[in-house]
Amino acid sequence: MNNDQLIRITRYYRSLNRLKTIGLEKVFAHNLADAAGVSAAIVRKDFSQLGIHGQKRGGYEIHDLLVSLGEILGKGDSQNCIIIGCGRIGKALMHYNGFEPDGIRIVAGFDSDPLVYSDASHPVPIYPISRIDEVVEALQVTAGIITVPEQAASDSYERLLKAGVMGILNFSPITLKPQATEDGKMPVVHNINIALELEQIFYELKFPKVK
Amino acid sequence: MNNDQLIRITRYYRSLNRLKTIGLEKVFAHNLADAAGVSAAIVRKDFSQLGIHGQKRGGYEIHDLLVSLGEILGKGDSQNCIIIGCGRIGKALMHYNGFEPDGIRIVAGFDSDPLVYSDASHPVPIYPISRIDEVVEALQVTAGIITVPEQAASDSYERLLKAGVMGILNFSPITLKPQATEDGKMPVVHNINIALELEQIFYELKFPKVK
DNA sequence: CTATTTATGTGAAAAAGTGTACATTAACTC
DNA sequence: GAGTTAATGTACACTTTTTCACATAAATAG
Repeated sequence: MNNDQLIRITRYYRSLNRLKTIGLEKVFAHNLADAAGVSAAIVRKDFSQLGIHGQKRGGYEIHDLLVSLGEILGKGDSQNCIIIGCGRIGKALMHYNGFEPDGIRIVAGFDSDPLVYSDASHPVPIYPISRIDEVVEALQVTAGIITVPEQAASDSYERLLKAGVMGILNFSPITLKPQATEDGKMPVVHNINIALELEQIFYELKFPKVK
Repeated sequence: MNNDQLIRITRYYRSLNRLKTIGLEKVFAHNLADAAGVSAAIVRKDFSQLGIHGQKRGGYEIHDLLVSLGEILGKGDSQNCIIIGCGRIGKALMHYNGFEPDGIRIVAGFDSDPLVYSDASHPVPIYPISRIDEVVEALQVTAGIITVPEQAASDSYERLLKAGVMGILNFSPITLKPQATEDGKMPVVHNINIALELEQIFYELKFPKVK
């Protein structure tokens, strides 16, 4: 499955959940297309490729779709995250409760500042960065969120990889590039650069697409 | 200019700034390719399309490149932002100092809670959401960052558009879709969905690309 | 029961994006 | 100053992604 397709599928999944809570039972390719911002043909082709079939004229059963897509997306597996860097953004993410519906759990935070990691007034425990290996092992952590300042980003990245955390969501302005580890495994890195997003927005405002 | 290209250009721009501070004066397509995670041919093609020319064997002058790309990216224009929703994430963004180097300024926050907007202990003033039109006008705001809970996202979006803010960076889990306003203008919307990113990471970990 | 409508499923065409190869030019070497 | 090396610039081929068009099946209507 390619990257764009994966994004679309996670979007379908979310939209379906929302439609389900509204009480709908069936959905048409066109609906999901609207929700995900793509064309209906793509939705059908995506499902077709994944072996998901609807009923001619009847559309797709939301429940079945959710089950199928859920399996594909690995719902039900343990999806435990840690946060490296418990500054304002790190703490904000700890308190964010929008992860639970997706089965994602923030299980610990890490910081280099004793004042921070001795503070127990947070939803999850914060440890000194030196204890990362031990905690990752104990809590079965599979992904880490990097919310440290620019100059500490590479170090955090390396520590995560060394601890065996192969999924990385990086909020620092450095673009981290995945590189195979010694044992041949390839980390999965997503970089979110807020300043970059804003820059792009300003650009697009300045030079609107004519299309 | 297409979207992917725009992302690459902002990346080139950042890398160039970094290289410049290190003291370099020239750069080769290959360097920028590494920095932006693309091939050298693409870098050359990008520049070629933009009318930027290097010297055979000599590469590109960093200074000239920065000027050219800076013009393209609209550096020097006022890039004023407001934050809608001053919860933990909104406040974290207010305190974030990674915007300045890019000429982006957070100039105000908005919230619906009197306890929040009467609190003056923040880097920028926080106003009640009802005053958005007035503030946008006075401070020449061109972009807004939405960091409100899911159920308030659409409302915030509409208020921004109504106030004439056409650039939107949305952190709420709702995917906001740009739709032409009454006067025919098309807003620019970027959605950042953290849970979605994590989901994708977990998926990619589960089903590594063979490639 | 036949005709019509509506939505899926998919092959083929079109479009977009990327990589390859090589001609071209500039600098350096001897 | 001839030869070699290093990097740009671009035509062309290749791959990937999207759209188009239409055959197909199910439901509905008369």
